[in-house]
Amino acid sequence: MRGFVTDDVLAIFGPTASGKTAVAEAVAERIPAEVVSADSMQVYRGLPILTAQPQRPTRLVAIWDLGHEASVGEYQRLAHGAIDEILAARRTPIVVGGTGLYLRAALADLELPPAPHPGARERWESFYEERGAEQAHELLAERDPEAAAAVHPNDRRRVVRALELADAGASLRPERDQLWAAETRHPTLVFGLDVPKEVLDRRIEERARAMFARGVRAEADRALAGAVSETARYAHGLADLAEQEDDEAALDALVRRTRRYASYQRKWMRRIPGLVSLSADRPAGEVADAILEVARARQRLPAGRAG
RNA sequence: GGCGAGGUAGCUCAGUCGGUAGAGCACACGGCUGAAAACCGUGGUGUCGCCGGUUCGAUUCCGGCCCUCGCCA
Repeated sequence: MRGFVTDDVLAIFGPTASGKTAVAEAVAERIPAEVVSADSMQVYRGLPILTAQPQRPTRLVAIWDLGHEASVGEYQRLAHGAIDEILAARRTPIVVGGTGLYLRAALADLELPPAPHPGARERWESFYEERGAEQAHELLAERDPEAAAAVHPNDRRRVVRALELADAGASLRPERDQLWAAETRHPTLVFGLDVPKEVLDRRIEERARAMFARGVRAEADRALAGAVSETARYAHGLADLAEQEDDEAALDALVRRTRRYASYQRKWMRRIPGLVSLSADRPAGEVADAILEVARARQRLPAGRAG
């Protein structure tokens, strides 16, 4: 169709501070598009500075109160809805995120098993607590051998989750492994923003300092005065700000956590199927142009999928 | 300058009654399916401050030197 550069879904992944947001916005300036966030912390309201939320309107940003328990399942439904809506409006969805699992959930159909029954999690957690890791894992091996084989006894969360599911007649192990499969719900191009480690380390520190200058401390104080869910409490730096009165100490902890997270995100970059790696150590506009060049080239190919 | 304490992994430190060393954090790698900025697994990455002495063998004992911290001048 004339005017449309691509019918594909575009996705942008990369470590924190690699410039994802700026690149996505630059792409959105060049073609009719809307940005969808795939970030497990930007979904929250109340921590715009700490979670580096984008300034421009972005789907699935600031949609939940801090007291809300997040889940990939709930996110996935919303993400699929948003992407389909944007496509129906003949615009290009640009899915941008740092949370690998959320990005995959947005793009693919993970067929996530059901949420735990009320009380089931507490019950299995106390079972794990009282009987110990080995016994819990043995029970799981009886009820769901496949799940047991995939989960280490010490991985309390997964053993508990697997027991919940076995109890409910479901399984932690899906029949179809979609997590690492190339299959997506729509034809999709995934780009990974690559920035040299030293550059990224520097940017992370600069950004953390800027957060303090912009008032993260006050933001965190306000947030902690209210309800904070089990999932939201893990926002990087939130606990550090609560524990460290000294800004330098809190900053130090935040920088360390963020750097560790960046290397975790690099791991996802290596594994996301079909990811096209692009150097992002240059102005966002140039990266956006490079993305659109790949998208245009792909658009000229016959309708066949693959990636 | 004198006295005292200390120099061991990227950091904070433990240890070796003489047989070339290990914890936490950090880091690296791997896993992951309604908690993912979470969670789990594996890995020690090292001129044991420098020079010399004793010894089959010194990070360890002895001597000297350098550096850091504290107290006193």
